[in-house]
Amino acid sequence: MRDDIDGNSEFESGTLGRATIDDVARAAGVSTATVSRALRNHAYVAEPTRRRVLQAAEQLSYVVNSNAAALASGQTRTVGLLAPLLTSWYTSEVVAGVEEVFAQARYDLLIGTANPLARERIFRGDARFQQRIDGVILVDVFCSEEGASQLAALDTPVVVLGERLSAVTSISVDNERGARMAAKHLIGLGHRRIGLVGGHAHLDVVHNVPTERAAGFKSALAAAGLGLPGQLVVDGDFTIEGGRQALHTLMSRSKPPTAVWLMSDEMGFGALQALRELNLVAGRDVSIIGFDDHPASDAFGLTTIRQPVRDTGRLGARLMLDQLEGFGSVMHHPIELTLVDRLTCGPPPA
Amino acid sequence: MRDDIDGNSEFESGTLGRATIDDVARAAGVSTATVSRALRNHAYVAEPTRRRVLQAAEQLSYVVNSNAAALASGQTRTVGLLAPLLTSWYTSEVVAGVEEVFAQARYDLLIGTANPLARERIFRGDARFQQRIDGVILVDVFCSEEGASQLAALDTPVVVLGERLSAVTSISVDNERGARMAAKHLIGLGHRRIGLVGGHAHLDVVHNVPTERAAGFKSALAAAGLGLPGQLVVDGDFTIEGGRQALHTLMSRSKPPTAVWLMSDEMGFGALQALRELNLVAGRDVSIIGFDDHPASDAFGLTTIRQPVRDTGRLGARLMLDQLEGFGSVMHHPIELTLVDRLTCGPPPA
DNA sequence: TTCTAATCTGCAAGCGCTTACATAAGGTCC
DNA sequence: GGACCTTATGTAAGCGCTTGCAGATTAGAA
Repeated sequence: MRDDIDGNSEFESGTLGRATIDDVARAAGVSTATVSRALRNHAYVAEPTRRRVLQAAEQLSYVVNSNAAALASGQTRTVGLLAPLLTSWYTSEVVAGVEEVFAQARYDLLIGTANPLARERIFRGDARFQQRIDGVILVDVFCSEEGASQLAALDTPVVVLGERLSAVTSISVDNERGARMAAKHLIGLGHRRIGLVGGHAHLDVVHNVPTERAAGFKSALAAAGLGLPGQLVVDGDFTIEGGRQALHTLMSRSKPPTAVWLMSDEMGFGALQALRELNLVAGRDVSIIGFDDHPASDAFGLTTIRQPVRDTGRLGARLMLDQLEGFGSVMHHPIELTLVDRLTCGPPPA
Repeated sequence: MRDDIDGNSEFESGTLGRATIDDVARAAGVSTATVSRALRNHAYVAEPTRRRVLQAAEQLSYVVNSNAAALASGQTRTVGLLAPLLTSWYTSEVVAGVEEVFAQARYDLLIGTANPLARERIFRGDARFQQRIDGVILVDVFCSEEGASQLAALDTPVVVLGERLSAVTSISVDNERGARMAAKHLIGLGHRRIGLVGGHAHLDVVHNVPTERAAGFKSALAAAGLGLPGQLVVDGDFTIEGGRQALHTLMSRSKPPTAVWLMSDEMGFGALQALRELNLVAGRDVSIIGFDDHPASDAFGLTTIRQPVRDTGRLGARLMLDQLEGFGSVMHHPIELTLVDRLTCGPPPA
């Protein structure tokens, strides 16, 4: 019927001649209204009629024109996803999870970079954006409660990943808890001088992450009677290179740490690199622990706190779907963290 | 004028009351046609009129409803991007490059996973997809010339990344050349028993990549009078774990290689892991070279063949824009490869 | 039988924009 | 002064769909 090879299709296999709802209506001998209803499983369409319509649509390879549908109904079946850094491992993993769920639900994903400008516009209810999407998922876009209530006022379904918010649906890891897990692991191994490599939010997003993690870390150290001297905390910028430099800095202190927690595995990779450069071995001379469980961490034996990113994406998508379908209440959903012990942590050198 | 805080906006800061083209027309004292033209920089709009329109639009925070525009004009200002694996480092890097260019040109990106089914549908000119986008970028979706001519027949602009095609615009690396670079590097270092870790295309995409690379590698070895015994080639599946296992296999051969090229850095990471497990040191006992220049490769000293992925994405986006704007001819664009020598290659052990 | 409610279906009015086509108002040129 | 071109604007017909409303049919209840 529409074999591209012999081109013997109903209408030219080209582009125009696409069947419209009118064609289907004519073929099925009903009105366009009925076709529309039948195709969208509206109630009040008699079963035989529905079948006839479906068959006609099938026959003509009819596909609804989503622009027309969106214009008429105000619904786009598309949700936007905004992230500051499309290219990070974390983001793409989230996107994959979201995509997976949406593909099944026949929703499309419109992706955008959340530079500060775009972010500002979303928060203000940018019309261009709003009219193209039915909802928006914010990944690692720093909102804060203030931003969240602006978002909530938009009446567009929103899901925020990476922050605990009360005004909109949000999903996040318990950063303080993760930090405590890391600290306790090192303390349990006998370390007393422990360094911390964080990062302030260079992207003007995820402000909360480093702050929360640092707080949790400090509190766990304090609980064990340990301090965190300023000497032992360095900014690693959440990049590999930043982690490397941070470790060089730490190791050049008069009293260097015997263990270091880096707030991301990527910084952890840099740390391992630095150790190698210093002819030190991780897990023996200095213990290193990261955060994330990056795909490459296993290969390099990096001990870390794992967060299930793909699952987070999936959950985010489902929560969005729930909102889109009317049920789904605003709440925060925590994501579980687990410690993955590998090769880079050991007792402090004697 | 539209301060969300005091809510003293022209129309309710809510949702509906969005200004339409009629509002702008009324405010500017012209017809909607003129507004439309003025806003899209159509010729034949007098300068004072244009200014008046622009100002009215600004004042009302008017933003065109893209669904209506798309319906009326048949153009969506959205391009689709399909990739089999959204989550790979490579893909997200490409996406970032594409997004960067499109954002500037005010095009949107609709992202989809290219599972075999979706792929099939695209190739057949799936209407649902077509009507939502003005063009499509295929990343690592295996087309072959046959698929490419189907695509070309669609009359939708297409750019294919990762394959050299003649029927549509394509961008790719010269895989054979890259393979030869890797081989020559190892040969130059004095290696005579060189292993190869490839991967067959588990994703039913990028079939061409492993094939071309293997061919180039073999030819370079042959040119140096070396063979590539079946013993020394193993499938690594393009994953970290696959690389790890592949290296274990190779090293357990009766005459193990003194150097190995892995067709991706991720497999290279697995190889480094395996070597560590065997208490061998990369670059001294066994030389390892990868392909890609993964962001983490530098940290682990992995010698590799670099391909500029971000640039590839940017170029792809520009070529798409060219086609969308009417100029731009079908051709293949090669991407340059460079060898990045780090720590994992050295002369064979004495 | 008659009335009411529950189902089904069609009519037609948009949704907000783009764009032929028509009209109008100068210029230019002979 | 008229013919003709160029520039500027308006008119109005859609684009392909959704949906409120109304009419028609049928089933049940009274």
